[in-house]
Amino acid sequence: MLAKRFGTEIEEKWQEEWDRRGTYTFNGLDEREPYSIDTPPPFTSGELHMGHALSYSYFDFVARYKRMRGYNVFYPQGWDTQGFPTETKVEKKYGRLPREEFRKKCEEWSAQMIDKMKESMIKLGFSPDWKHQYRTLDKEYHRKVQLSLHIMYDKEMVYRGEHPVFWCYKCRSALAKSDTEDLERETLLNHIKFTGPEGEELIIATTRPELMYACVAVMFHPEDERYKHLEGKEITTALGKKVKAIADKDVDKEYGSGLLMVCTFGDKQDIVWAYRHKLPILSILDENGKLKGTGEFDGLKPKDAKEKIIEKFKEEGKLVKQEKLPQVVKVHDRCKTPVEYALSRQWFADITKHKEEIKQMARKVKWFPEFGISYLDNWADSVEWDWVISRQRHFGTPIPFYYCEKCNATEKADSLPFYLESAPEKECRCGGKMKPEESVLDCWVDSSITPLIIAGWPDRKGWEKLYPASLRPQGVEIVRTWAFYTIYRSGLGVTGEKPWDSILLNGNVLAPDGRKMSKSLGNVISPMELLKEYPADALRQWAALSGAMAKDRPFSYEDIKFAKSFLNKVWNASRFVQGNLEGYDGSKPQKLGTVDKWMMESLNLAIEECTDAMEGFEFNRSMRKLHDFFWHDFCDDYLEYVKYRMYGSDAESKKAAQYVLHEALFSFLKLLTPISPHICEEIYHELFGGKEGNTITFAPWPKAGERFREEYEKVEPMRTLISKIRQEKSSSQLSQGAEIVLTSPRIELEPELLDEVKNIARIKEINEGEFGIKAVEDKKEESK
RNA sequence: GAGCCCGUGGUCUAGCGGUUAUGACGCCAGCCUUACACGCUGGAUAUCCCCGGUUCGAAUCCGGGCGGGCUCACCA
Repeated sequence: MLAKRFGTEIEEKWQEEWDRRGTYTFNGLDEREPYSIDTPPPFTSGELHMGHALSYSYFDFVARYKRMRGYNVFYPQGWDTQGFPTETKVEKKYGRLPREEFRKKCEEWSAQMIDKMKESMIKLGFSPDWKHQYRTLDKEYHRKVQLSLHIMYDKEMVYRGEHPVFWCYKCRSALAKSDTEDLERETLLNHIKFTGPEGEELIIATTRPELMYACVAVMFHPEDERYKHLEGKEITTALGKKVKAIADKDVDKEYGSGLLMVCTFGDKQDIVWAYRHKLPILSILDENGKLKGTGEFDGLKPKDAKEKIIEKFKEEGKLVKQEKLPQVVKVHDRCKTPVEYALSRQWFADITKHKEEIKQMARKVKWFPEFGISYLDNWADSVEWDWVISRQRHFGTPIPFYYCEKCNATEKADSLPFYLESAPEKECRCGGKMKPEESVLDCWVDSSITPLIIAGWPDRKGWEKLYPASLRPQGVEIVRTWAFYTIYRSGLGVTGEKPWDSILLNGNVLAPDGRKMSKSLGNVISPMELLKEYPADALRQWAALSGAMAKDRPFSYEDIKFAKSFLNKVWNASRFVQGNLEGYDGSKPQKLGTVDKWMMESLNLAIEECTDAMEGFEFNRSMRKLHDFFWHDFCDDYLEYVKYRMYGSDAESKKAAQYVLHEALFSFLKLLTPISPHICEEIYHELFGGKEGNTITFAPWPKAGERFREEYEKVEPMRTLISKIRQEKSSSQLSQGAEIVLTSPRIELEPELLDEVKNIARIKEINEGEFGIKAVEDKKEESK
């Protein structure tokens, strides 16, 4: 017998059972069509947040659905381990350590975090293949990342070069834009006197006067009447240096004086201009971020130099005025130090050259929702520089190259995996010594080959059969990084073929107030906290309901409460069915009543709708249909309609009802299984002959059966009439079980259905007349 | 500023050319009907953001506003 209530103990029982049996282990290719899922490896922070709960539920729905559709589902779990956040945590705990020891601690820490997260994921009922896990810190993973870079190097896609990059002087590392965040602050806009070709006074506006030593040009808008005549002429800066005046449409006439100086580099726009107009690049910051080559201000930090140089200009009468200006500066998200642009020798990947090819390859992938591709297009269109793939950090994949300090030649490492500690010495053709690269790779370099990793590239036999992966599910906010870089590396760089057939985008979870969840706002909800009050199956239903594709949705307690009560409904209805299936042998009855056929047709419609929804990853649509079908048609109506037959003496009629109860509930459970597997598994084993070792999670997905369209429509007026009688009982303050005499105008129903009405609504007799009901008196007396 | 998404009862949501405009939560009334009071039966609540247009007919299509969200660029 089903227990009185459904809850966590039952869920845990099945989680352990699935694990014990290895239910979801991929046992290699077989006669079934494979379906592989390129699941996001979460960053190993140790905590599972609501975003994870939502997106991993999404992936799990797909995996479970596809299994039931008969695919050989390959659903491995990866872990993204390397990067700044881990280093920061470990550094905080152990302080600065020698390179190798530090890496070891990082590895230990990651392993602990993985254990924590895995435990949480199991509690949510996720069904990845725990036998096929990968971690980006593994030697094997390193080897493949490095190999993929060698391949790209041979195609001249990866190179060492000198380019402006984001630079954190505190951490002494190049940074990607994604490692930065914005800080609002107030600064001063300084108006400073320069000298024109005729010795006339020209005013430029700048927030970074200390960079004037790196000034390489003065610019104005081509249609600015004030300055038009300066084009190509020489201007003398306040420091006495001569630079050219250049017209450029990106200059804002209205801003400051309409005249500006270009320094290498004060901001991003300077870089654009420097490259556009092929200006010389002067570097006036040394490796510690202090000024050099200025003479008087050498060794000062920019901030101090700024004060000094302003003082100097003031004294010389070259400072015209200062205005307060609100400004947004980029700071390194880990240490909050303002980021500078610096010309630096780094490793790059040539994404600028391949923008169009990336966009083209993205078109070969099916996007869910379709508009998702626009995120990638927009990003590709805005890419201006190559991707800096090197980081001056420790916990990352080593860059498998050598370079010559003398002539800057580069060469691949001879054997992989390559580690600095064990790198053999090499000599350069120029006679110089080759240095093994000390930097490590950006984490996106690691994660942009996951489709290759899971396929088993390059050594596992038959890896080509698992590439492209069937599906890449991921968050919409990392289209510009993860999806973009994966197409570029796995697709263009290594295989020349798209990395996946389809991509499914999910949005983010907001706090119930509609704002982002953040620790500082104190509005964070944790899935593990929710699990104390709600079953995992309810949390998963919440995910299905929230998952309007690629759309952010606030977390909703209403949804999860509703999900919980729905589970309760499913449970109790199943208990009722279980009680009434006693003595039923499972065989098909001689004939079905019209009401039975109505139920079967309603089931057909639910199967069709859910199948269609699941095929398009519209889990909320499927879930909604399951609510409608089960709660209203099956429980509220069919169960009630059938009760008198269950308690009655007509054995044939009872058997027909039993058959329909059995079929409808079983099919419904299968439709619900991908979303809420635990409850379905338990009921399956209790009611539907689930034997030891069986699982509903591999049951074939239901198909619509014999159609009863005509009966379905015939029953509608009957349902309306019953609803009217129920209403009448309600407003007469009668219990629904009360026996009545019905007065009604002529009722247009077939005798069979009219009989049903009489039995269902407990009507003793029907008189013709104005619509009304009367309780059968003595019944009331009896109950008193 | 640019691109994308969105604006439907108090709240959230479905619908995307003709519906008495879906459902959930909440609210109100009645009902302990042998699965479920975490329930059942009903009820009230909507100028479908605004203004134009297309159409016999628009929440639904088009144009323009206004408002919100996300991503990007934010300026010397």
